Amino acid sequence: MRSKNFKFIKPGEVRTRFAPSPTGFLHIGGARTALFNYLFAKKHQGAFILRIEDTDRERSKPEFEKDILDSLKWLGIDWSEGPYHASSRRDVYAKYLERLLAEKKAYRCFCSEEELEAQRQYSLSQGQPWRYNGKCAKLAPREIEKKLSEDLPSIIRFRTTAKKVEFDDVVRGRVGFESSLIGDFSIARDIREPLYNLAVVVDDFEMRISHVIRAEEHIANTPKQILIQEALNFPRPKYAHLPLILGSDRSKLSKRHGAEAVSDFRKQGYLPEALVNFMAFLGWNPGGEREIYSLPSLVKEFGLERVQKGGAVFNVSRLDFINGFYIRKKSVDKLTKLCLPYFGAKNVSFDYLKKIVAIYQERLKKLSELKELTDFFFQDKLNYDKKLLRWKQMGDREVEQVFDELEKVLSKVKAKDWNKDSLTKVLFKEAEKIGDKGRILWPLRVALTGKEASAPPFDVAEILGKEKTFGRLKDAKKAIAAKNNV
RNA sequence: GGUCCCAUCGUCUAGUCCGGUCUAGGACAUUGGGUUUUCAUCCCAAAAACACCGGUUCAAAUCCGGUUGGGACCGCCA
Repeated sequence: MRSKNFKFIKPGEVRTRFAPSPTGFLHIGGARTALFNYLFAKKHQGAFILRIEDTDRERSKPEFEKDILDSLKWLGIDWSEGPYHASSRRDVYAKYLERLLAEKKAYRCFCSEEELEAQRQYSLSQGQPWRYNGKCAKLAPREIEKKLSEDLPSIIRFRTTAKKVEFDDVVRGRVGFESSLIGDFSIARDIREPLYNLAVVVDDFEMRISHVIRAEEHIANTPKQILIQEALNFPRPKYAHLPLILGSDRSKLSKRHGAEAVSDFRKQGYLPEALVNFMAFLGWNPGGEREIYSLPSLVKEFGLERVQKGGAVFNVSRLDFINGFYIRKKSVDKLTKLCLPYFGAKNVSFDYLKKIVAIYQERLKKLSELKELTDFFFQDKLNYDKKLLRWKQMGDREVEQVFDELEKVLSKVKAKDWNKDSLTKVLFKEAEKIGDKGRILWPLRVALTGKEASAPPFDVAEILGKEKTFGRLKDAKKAIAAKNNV
């Protein structure tokens, strides 16, 4: 175990934040970042702040913000402050921007985008790292005034001084960057149009963020943010860069790897507790062999010192396993409520659905599978595949006989005894007489469900009821007796 | 290409800080077997990894150096 120790953090000192930009749905990576921030804050009785980084007027969309908020709530990741909006804090950023400009720590840059793009391409072709060439850094105040009065478009750049920027990353240890390689980077489009790096630094300072916990993709932004902090005389928060969540090809998980929006997982019928449990173990683990953790128990165990350095591949089959586990743990009543949107059928009583859920509970990996698994309960006529009705090497005549036997045996079961226990008893007695149980059980199940895999036919027959069960037996017999169709 | 980061079973990982108890543990997935037909559950079992090369040491998955491999970033996005 690595020896970073947080037990000296006093309650109330920890303030973390999740600062998504509403330019897309909340994806798994973002949710995991939010989770770790939440966990860390709760663990240390601190505050977890939600801040919407909507400085980009064009790309930020209210529907994305709604998706982020809804998804977070659904997962149970509650924030103690916010959501704050960067867009409503333009005055604040302007104040600091003015200060930077006045102190000459930032300057107006009038270079056109085309000009910059050409430089970028050139640097790239030369194998050089792109950085601004500093053309406007030396502009005299008078020239700036003139260009400004002419309404020439400009942006604001940070004046980088050459030095080594180092910081201690909580998960990675000491990380260093040479600031001369960064160059004079942009911090605002205009005085009231801050860019990400400036807004983050100002907000983290004003919101007294103690720990910046974010994905590794931001590690290269950190020296820029530290430079701004130092220019503004802000204290430096602790940084923790989380390993990336990877797709199966080991590149950063993205849309092309399939579903990655939390809301998609929700639609597919994953349970929030399963997703949380699963995400927590992407890049972190509590050390023991226990793998099932609720949100509160995660809070108890969580620590940044056990965060992994390497990226973690997102493994759906593991998620499925965990989801199946949580599905099995649910009470039938609660599970049925959750399943309601997934049944195709309408006008069916809750109790009826509940019976179905009860026999399919242990077979479910995600709620969305329910519809296809149980559609035969809601259909009048089933389409039988003749091949499916035959058990092993049975011939059609034999199958027909089985249906006759079945009808004979089942007709003896009284309506009041039509339940899975007595059906099991009667059918097993009959099956044991024959020896090969599949000989009657298999055609029975196929007749009732039309499927090669299902819950036990006794359970199905009970739910279907005596009348429907006999109807299906007759239909199946007709199907097997039919001449054409293999 | 530059900068930065990373490296234990197919995957998530334990073990690495403080070298010996590691013939490397668990879980998912896979395969085989069992539990009243199928599927699933549950149980049992199997197969499966310290990237490589050097160094330090009595001893290295663990420390050091290098190599290789992988990834992230390189915007007037965040």
